[in-house]
Amino acid sequence: MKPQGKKKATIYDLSVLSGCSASTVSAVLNGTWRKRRIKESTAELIQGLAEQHQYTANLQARGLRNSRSGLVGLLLPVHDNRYFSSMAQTFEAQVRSHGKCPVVVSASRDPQEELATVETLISYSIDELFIAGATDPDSVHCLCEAAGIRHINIDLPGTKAPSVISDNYQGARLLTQAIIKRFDDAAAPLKPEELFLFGGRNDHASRERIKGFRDIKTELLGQDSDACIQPTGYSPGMTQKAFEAFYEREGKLPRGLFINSSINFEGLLRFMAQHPHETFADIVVGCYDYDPFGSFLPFPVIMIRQDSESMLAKAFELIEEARPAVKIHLIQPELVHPRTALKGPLDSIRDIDA
Amino acid sequence: MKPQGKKKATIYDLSVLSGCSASTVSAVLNGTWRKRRIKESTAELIQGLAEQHQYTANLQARGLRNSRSGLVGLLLPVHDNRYFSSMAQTFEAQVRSHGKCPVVVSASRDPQEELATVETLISYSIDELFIAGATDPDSVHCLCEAAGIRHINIDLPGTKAPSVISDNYQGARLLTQAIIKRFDDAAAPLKPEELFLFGGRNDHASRERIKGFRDIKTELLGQDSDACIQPTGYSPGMTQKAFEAFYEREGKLPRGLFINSSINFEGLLRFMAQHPHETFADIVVGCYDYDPFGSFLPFPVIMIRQDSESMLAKAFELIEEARPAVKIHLIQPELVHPRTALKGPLDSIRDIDA
DNA sequence: CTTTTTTGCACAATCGATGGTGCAAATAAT
DNA sequence: ATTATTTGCACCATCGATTGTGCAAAAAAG
Repeated sequence: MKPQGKKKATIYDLSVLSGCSASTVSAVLNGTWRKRRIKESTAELIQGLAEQHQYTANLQARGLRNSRSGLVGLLLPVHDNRYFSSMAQTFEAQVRSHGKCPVVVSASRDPQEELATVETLISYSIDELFIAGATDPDSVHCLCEAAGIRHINIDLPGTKAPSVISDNYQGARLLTQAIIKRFDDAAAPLKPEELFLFGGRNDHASRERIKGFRDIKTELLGQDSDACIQPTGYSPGMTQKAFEAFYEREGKLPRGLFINSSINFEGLLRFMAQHPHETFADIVVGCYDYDPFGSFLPFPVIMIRQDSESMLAKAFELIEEARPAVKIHLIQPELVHPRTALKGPLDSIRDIDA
Repeated sequence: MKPQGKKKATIYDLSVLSGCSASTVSAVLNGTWRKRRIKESTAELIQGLAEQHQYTANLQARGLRNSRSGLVGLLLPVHDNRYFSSMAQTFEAQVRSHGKCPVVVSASRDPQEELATVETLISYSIDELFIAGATDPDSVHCLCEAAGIRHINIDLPGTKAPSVISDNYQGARLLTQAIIKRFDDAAAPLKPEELFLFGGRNDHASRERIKGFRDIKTELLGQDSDACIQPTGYSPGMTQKAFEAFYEREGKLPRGLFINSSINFEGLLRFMAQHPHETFADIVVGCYDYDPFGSFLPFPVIMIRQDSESMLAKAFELIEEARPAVKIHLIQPELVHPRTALKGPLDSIRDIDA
């Protein structure tokens, strides 16, 4: 009735109150009571008591007994970024709709941290794990494998578990092409040495994007050189430094910029904050990630929206298969033209107004 | 040695392997072995075996026994937003540094969902709960209270548990003042009916911000009317509609805009996508939330950065107190001038380059 | 060589829920 | 009325780790 006392009711409490055994109470409350041929009236009695006393099962005990917990994990590199936070949002909704409990954790793109975090999750007997953007998916796979936990890679592929990732090559081609096309009507045509790629590191996604970038660049501008690729890692600070260094050297920024991720784009923002507007009045930026605010900056920003909804949907589908093939599933990303405000997962949340 | 088999080693496995009892193994592995006067050599033996067999404790079992789990929860309204995702990032780091396991979940600003989510967390015996931006913190409090779980409100205050929130009134005054000041050198001075507030609902934060807005507006512009307050809830879609309606009516946007949150700001983006640039060439926007990309839009955007680091730090401090006073702690937010790229939690992540 | 003290560890109960097994009472079949 | 079924539920072991208690053997004291 009232939320009295300090401790939660257990099946033993209800057992005493109802005069039934604990196993009967358990069966009634977890829904297996018909199978166990419990009388309907006893079931009702117990359900009534459970409600009165605000019984909720101790999920640790249940998990211990079943060696399943009802928890489904999502391992992210970082939260603080629209791509991943929107993935988290979608993930939660999906997991909830399956009647499970979502757990989102980040591991800072640190292989050690990734393994430690996953070990912790395994120790809580999570049922399934979605591994997004892991630096070392295969090691994570081994942990999951050993613990018998279904898992799948997202965003960055592994070689030992099925992976669902963006078609980074295709996305990069689209993006590069769109950047170049922006200069069609320009006074001076874009020269190959005016189109640079900044950001990324030696991961699968960056490699594919670089490949797409270079292929299209060669195709359309006839030429491309190593100097135009500036990997800076996934760090705003490092990216800013790269821009500063370039500017120091050349006295200007490249007219065309392919930026590997919104995190790197933040490095450009930092650069911008240090320099007058003229420094980049006529640049065209392509960013491999979508951020609604980024899309409205004062110069043309073409973005790639990775379709994390589809990626997750595919991943959920695969993870339910008995023995999914260890292959890479490519999801097509979407080109987003400048000044575009796309809807996101928040739009499906109903909001009650004042 | 090799990550063989399917099942994880338990203390019973190690008990057999070492020839010691399970309780000895347990004591050695959880560090209480000195207190239990276990010989150093036995400890070493068992630790060696544990390492060889990759033992990790089953945290559900431990949690069941201790009725503590090592989990610390953060309840968010949504992930997909820089304010909350950056809070999640900071939270994780803090919790990890305390040797616990962070669990971040969102509840979509839905009171029902909030309660259900918290019940689930409680069923997993989380040790502490940080309640951020809950619509109904007091009901959540009751659940925690009944379960004996330490908890604290962040961002939106409750009346039954200590709360750490932004000084929304002061922040709104700062922001409103900064917006008005922007028009000091304008051709035509800003008139009271040209400064509007959009967004927010009937929650504590919105009310305080509205109060601050109106107070400063009256103070500096001599006048303020109810018509200048347009609460739209925390929804991009509703906010867009409000802008469209205004534009329909007035043929233009207000010159001065106070936008209640970055989520509402996205509503403005959607409006912008539908209208030519001239429609808002000379507006000044103040947004109560900081988003790095938002800060560089083509018109002046003044932002308020809520200091979630300090809020969390204070919250951690309070939650460790035995019986913290039920009061509201105000944290000062920071005014961010246009074209500013602040550092965030990601900057403390070390990044290994290609 | 006894008695006392210390050392080192094993035993068993416990946390809460689950599910296989068994058994009495109620009901049906003969 | 007797045997065969079915119904309804209780009993108990189990999941893995923790911890209070007790008791031998070893060491120290007498």
